[in-house]
Amino acid sequence: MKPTLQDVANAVGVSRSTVSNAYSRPDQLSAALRAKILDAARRLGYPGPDPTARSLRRGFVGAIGVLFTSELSYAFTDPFAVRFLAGVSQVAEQHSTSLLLVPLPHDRERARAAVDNAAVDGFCVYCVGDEEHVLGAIRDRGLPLVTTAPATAGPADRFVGIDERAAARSVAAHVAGLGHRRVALLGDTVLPDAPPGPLRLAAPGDAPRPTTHGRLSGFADAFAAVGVPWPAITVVNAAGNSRAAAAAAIAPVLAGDDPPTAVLACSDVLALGVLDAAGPRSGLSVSGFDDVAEAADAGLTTVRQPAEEKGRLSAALLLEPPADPADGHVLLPTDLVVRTSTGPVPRS
Amino acid sequence: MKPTLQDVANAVGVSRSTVSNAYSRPDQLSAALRAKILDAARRLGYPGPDPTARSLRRGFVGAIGVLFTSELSYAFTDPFAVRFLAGVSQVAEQHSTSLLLVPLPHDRERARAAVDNAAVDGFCVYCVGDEEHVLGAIRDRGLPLVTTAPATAGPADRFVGIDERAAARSVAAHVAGLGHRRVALLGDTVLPDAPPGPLRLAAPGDAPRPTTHGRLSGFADAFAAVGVPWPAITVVNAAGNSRAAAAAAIAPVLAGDDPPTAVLACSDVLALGVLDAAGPRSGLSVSGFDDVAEAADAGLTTVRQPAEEKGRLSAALLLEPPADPADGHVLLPTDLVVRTSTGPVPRS
DNA sequence: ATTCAGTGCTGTATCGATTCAGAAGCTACC
DNA sequence: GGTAGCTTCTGAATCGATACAGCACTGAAT
Repeated sequence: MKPTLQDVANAVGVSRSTVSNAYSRPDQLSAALRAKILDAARRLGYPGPDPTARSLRRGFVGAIGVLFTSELSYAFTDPFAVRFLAGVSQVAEQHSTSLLLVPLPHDRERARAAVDNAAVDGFCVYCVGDEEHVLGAIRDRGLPLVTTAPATAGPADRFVGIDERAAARSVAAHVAGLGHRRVALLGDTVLPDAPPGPLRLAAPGDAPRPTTHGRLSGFADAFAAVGVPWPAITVVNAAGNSRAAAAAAIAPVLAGDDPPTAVLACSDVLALGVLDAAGPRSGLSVSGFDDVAEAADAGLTTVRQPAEEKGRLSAALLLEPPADPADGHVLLPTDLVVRTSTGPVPRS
Repeated sequence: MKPTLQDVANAVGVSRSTVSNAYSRPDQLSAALRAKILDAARRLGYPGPDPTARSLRRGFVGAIGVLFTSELSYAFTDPFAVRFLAGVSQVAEQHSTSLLLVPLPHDRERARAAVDNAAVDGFCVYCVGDEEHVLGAIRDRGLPLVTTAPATAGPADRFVGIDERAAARSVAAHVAGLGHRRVALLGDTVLPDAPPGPLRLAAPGDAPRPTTHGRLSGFADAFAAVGVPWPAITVVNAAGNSRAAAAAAIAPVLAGDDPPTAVLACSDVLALGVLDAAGPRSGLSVSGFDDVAEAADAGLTTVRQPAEEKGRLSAALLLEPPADPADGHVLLPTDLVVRTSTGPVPRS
């Protein structure tokens, strides 16, 4: 087998501790002896202190876990998630801390096992869908935790996010202000296992995903304010957060009789899919959410939330815990970005 | 302190082994006893077997390291890298294996330390620039290794990539076939620390980065074949793989007298930057490399290489080592994709 | 000559689990 | 009744390092 620290110690004729010091605390021994030890180590083919053993003894790992409550590839597929990760990685890099991306099986038991097996000093959870059991598993391990979904943040958890409802209200108010009254709201997996297309949702709050919940509620608020009651609004479900899924979901609605004059989507990606389906110059007003890079190119009206900043803060909250726990909950600002994809109701 | 497995064992009055079995090998004890143990564990607040200790004892970790030989945020900034990661994550997910993204300090000594400290079962190295010392550190640890840069792959290493030179030759031949003779080649960090803008490069092979090296060589091949010698070609250096850096680097060249009629970039991102700088309908022919999503929208002529497949194969080579070591080196196919960004030389 | 501080190194305890050979108890069958 | 064969559980050894108290020695100050 591979030589261990002990073998090197034997070869040189010193104690294990000294060899350990040669690697980790060079100031604790003479330069000459250190050179001799490193030399012997090289000769023996000693690969250096084992990181696992070192972590065990030291009591910390030097890595934080990043969890996406969905397929791991979501993290690299969704443009907003990618920028979030970019932010996380910047701060991690400053702290010489690694990022452990843990794939989360759908099966609850296996998901818990995945959390339990992750060798990390804390978790950063990017909330996509239903994550309560994941958060529970993390809390059970007693590890520090930062989430991006407000409703789910426990008292000891740190949190960074936006006021989803108010942000959604701001775009919706803009659209309502343009005169739209026949509107559709488009979300990803509004209800679990719901088929793509229009959906019956008794109240916006019935959507289990916290972000969807918040955004639909905000949309509803703004339309209620101009006299459009919830039941008069069409809710459309997309089977996934992708342009294709959005286009497929919205197509029947646009083709139906009495189609909406505006579609408010819960994400830019979905909104872009609506534009794909509607075609340019259709007169349909479309709004998105997040303000990803593609939104600007497409002239999409949307709500900007600071993606990288969200990631940076998440990591910072984990790696530089605030002295005052009250500072552990951060609400980021959002901005309504009006572009060309929304306009007045066509006369026709 | 937190209770350990031993504490649970004491509480229930069984041996440590039995508690361990309750967690990891449920078939080794009666259901009744197992329930009793898990119950006691819950009561005591035992967080479950410590992943670090478990890894130490078991001898493996259940994670693979992913290294970018540049800032970690590059991984999330460059669209090609993102898709590569998406591929890696898909296969990792199938194997219930986590991904450890390790930030690599520029300082060589600290970079080695970062590699040495990573608790992983193997490494996947996405080669951006100079990585020889990083690969050396990994080999010294005796861990399996997959790289994406051919020149640097040691005999025992696995490798997945493309024939950079032949791929580059194919776009360049296309551009040459359109009649272009006054051309510029644009690369990111062609020489370390070189300023942005035109550059003196004695031979394509003098570029230290292996991919740049390969691509410039391929470009040179194709132009040599139509009688344009290397010294007649302008090589331009961009300070970073971004649109902005590319635009800044190419601007003086386009503004100079005797500007090129075509620019061949070493990546799509750079090519898009050239288009930004040149403006639409400039008559300038521009080609890219990789075929990222944005390339299609911009009508960019480019060489497609299968990004996700590259990632998937990298991970697969690590997680399902081929029986025959000869299968450890994979060369992926590339395709010339001709779009509207290249055309005949304008008369003027 | 004696104390003191400082350097350089050693030994032992410890981190928290897994592994595996084997003991104990229990059923079953000839 | 004895032995074989299970299932269930135990104990000791082990994984590979780090932390810390303490010992021996050196050189300077008292």
